[in-house]
Amino acid sequence: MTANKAETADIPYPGRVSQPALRERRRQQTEREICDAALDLFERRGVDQTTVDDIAAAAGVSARTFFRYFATKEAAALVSHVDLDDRVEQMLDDLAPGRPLLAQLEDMWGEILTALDDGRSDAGRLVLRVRRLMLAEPALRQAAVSIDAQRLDAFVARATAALDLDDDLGTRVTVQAAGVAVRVAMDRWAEARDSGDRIDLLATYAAACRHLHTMTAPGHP
Amino acid sequence: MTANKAETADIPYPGRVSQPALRERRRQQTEREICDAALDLFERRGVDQTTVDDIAAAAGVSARTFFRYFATKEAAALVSHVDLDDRVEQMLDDLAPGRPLLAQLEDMWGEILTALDDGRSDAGRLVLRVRRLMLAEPALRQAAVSIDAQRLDAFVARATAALDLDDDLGTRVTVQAAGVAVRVAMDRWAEARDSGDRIDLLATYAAACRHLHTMTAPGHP
DNA sequence: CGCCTTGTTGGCAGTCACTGACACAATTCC
DNA sequence: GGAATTGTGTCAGTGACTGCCAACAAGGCG
Repeated sequence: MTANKAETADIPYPGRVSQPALRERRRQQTEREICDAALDLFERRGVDQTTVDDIAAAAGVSARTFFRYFATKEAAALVSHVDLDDRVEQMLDDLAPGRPLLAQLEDMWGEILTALDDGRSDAGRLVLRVRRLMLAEPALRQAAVSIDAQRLDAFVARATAALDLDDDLGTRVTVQAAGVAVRVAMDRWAEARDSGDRIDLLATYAAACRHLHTMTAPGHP
Repeated sequence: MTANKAETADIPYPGRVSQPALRERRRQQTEREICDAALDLFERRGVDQTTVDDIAAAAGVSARTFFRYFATKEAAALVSHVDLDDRVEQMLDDLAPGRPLLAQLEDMWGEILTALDDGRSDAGRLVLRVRRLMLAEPALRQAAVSIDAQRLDAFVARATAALDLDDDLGTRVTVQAAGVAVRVAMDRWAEARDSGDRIDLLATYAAACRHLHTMTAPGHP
């Protein structure tokens, strides 16, 4: 006991520390509550009929606190798509210079979309809600597109560095093109679900990738 | 003389009418003045250090009038890239179902970029100014990306209709991918010019298109 | 030339997103 | 337990954007 105490006091043991994580847990909980409230209100009243005060009140915080968690109203609904970042990091670590970049990107996205389990997992349900909202709400769509672009730009920079290239033009084109396939697939998916069709996300993504490949084929209409 | 007078009074002759266009000319002039003022102030002070009141004052109108011309501060600097629309319309009219869509899109964009004359024409200079600003101003970049996305979506809808397709997934992918090549090329172009390099816009665009084609080639690193 | 309709403008008031500064309370450190 | 750190609420302020109304200019018409 005393030994443990001394140990934890010395070095913050990962998984063993329970006290210093209290703040962190509270923070995550608050973030989640704000996000839930925002999503809920956006769905019911629409984005422009929802004020930040509304969201903050529904989440039980002040408006000032809201802005300590999210920079804009829209960002609250577009909270990062969960463990996406982990997979991206891993992909950058595993980058193989010999293999086509596009193939590696498609594998990565394929795995990320697989984790959504066609909207059956918690993460998948959340993403589906958000993508549906985006169809009807230009403000959300605009914010999402912008965040997306920033993310892809950052990814390009890191991938170019990892591959040790002196010209990133090809990387930019490839990463953005792969991103197009994902975006188009998710859009189509959300649209179909919105009108009752139960199309499969992964199959749609595969179709989008196929189009990306065949569009550059020599004799293609 | 009297005959002419009667004629113009009867039917508004296109090209012959000079009076009723007075309002229209004033409107375009005001729009241009606002746009110039915005661009100038953005370049000198930065976007967030420029208020709508500043722009309006510099253009000689009230803030209220500013918003009758542009929905947002950023939109004033992103005024439509001139005769782009004409070329797009023409391309939609000439759409050949038998020829690869990507090739037709690349032709269209190639012509539009050619008209910019590598930044030597008036339109080219304007575009270069705006793209340079976008590099340093996230707010402008965000607005531009968003407008771009809307335009491409509209284009997809019209192209799909023109081609009489029942599935627009391929059209979406192809149009967006072609858009990626253009955006990447213009970004690179503006960046290079910003740091003193005089790279050629059209050559950069051609390189981007090449990457778009080779990235899907079988044995490509 | 007057008259009427219509489009354009400016001023004003109001809402709302977002920010900085400060005081206060909850955690964490020691 | 006390001190340093960190999260939160309140308040005041800026600035984007909108609706409303009155003034005014432009074009059509007798």
